[in-house]
Amino acid sequence: MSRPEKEAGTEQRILAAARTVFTRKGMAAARMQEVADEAGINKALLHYYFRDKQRLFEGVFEGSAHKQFDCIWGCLKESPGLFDGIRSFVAAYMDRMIEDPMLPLFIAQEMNRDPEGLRPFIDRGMKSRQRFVKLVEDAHARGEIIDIDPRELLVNMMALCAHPFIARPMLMHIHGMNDEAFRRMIIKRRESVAEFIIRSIRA
Amino acid sequence: MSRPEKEAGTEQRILAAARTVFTRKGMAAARMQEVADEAGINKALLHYYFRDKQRLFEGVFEGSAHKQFDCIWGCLKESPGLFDGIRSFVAAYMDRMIEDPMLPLFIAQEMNRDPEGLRPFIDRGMKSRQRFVKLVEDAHARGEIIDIDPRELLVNMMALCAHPFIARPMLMHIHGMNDEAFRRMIIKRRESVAEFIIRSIRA
DNA sequence: GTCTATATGTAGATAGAC
DNA sequence: GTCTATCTACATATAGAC
Repeated sequence: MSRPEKEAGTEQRILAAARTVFTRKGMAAARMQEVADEAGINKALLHYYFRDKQRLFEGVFEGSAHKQFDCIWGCLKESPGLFDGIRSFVAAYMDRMIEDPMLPLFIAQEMNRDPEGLRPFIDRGMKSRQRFVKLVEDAHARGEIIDIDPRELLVNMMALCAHPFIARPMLMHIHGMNDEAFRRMIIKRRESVAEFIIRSIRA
Repeated sequence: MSRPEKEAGTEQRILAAARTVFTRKGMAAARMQEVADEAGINKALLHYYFRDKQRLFEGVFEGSAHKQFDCIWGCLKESPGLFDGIRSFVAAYMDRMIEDPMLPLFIAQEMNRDPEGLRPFIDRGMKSRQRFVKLVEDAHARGEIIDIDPRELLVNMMALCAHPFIARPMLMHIHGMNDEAFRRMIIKRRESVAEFIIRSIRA
């Protein structure tokens, strides 16, 4: 409040615009001019707030990584049982990604481009991972599920949730879907994927 | 044979080099200079063989798309039963991608960048898709599997196969794997994924 | 804090010698 | 067919006025 300038407002508008453009085109293909246009300001102002393209990108990526991983780890740790944990995981992931369909591909793409540099951004939530492992081990000890490597299960869960978004253009073409049909498929998967997983691990 | 020039040889070397570079960095971030270096020739020669970057890229993408989709559709159509079809699909996909780990992400990435323009390149194999649908319907009619949308099953299969490659840097970091550990994970999945799928659809 | 104008670097593409 | 040298375009980044 000691700063009556528009600083915060503009910075957030820039970040939002950059998030839109970077997420859609990827860091390499994104243009600073396009970000400026999207934010309704001048190109030079981007450099005033974020010194260069790299820093602007990192501002965007940090938020994107949080958005994806908080959602992933969040509901895993809050669940009493494994099956409900899986159900809420899938539902939460779908709900989150349906409003941001490019997010999974964006993160995969940029992580691939610069694994070293971006690793720090996905370091949070590692404790939740441990809790998931315990959830699986307990379920197995109680005889509820077959013997399966928790990491393998987690990969399968992420795969089944994320892949339709990552391969969206391909799937839409292969199966002849339009945007609305794609949306319906996701809505349906919101229920079916969890049951698909549970069927294959139930003892 | 009527052409004793090195034409064909050079063109193939360029294509191979371009495939390496484009697949690793993506069309947007790839540099013609890097392709030239990789091929051990001059930049200008790229333009002699492939007029511009776009055409060179298309030459690469066509081959990559074939490599991925021939493998996908190929073993689906040759299988007598659904379960064996699934097993050979997973095995073939893993075998193919372990020697070309960037392929799935590359294709997803570029399809996302230019869906309209690249659609033609993934048009083959659509008849095999129909055969897969029939395979599923027959298995259901014989009471071998539960009632499941063939398209949904296909998406799940592709997801479970492709995603580890697409999210490789992320997975390696989350689970603390090095290249060798990643490779072992894939080898393991070559068997486990098929059983994972079959367990969840078996009646 | 925001703009216009400009500098700087680099990538794609061409011209022309060999 | 392959090279060196060069042109052109454009994207990032800076300088400086307001």
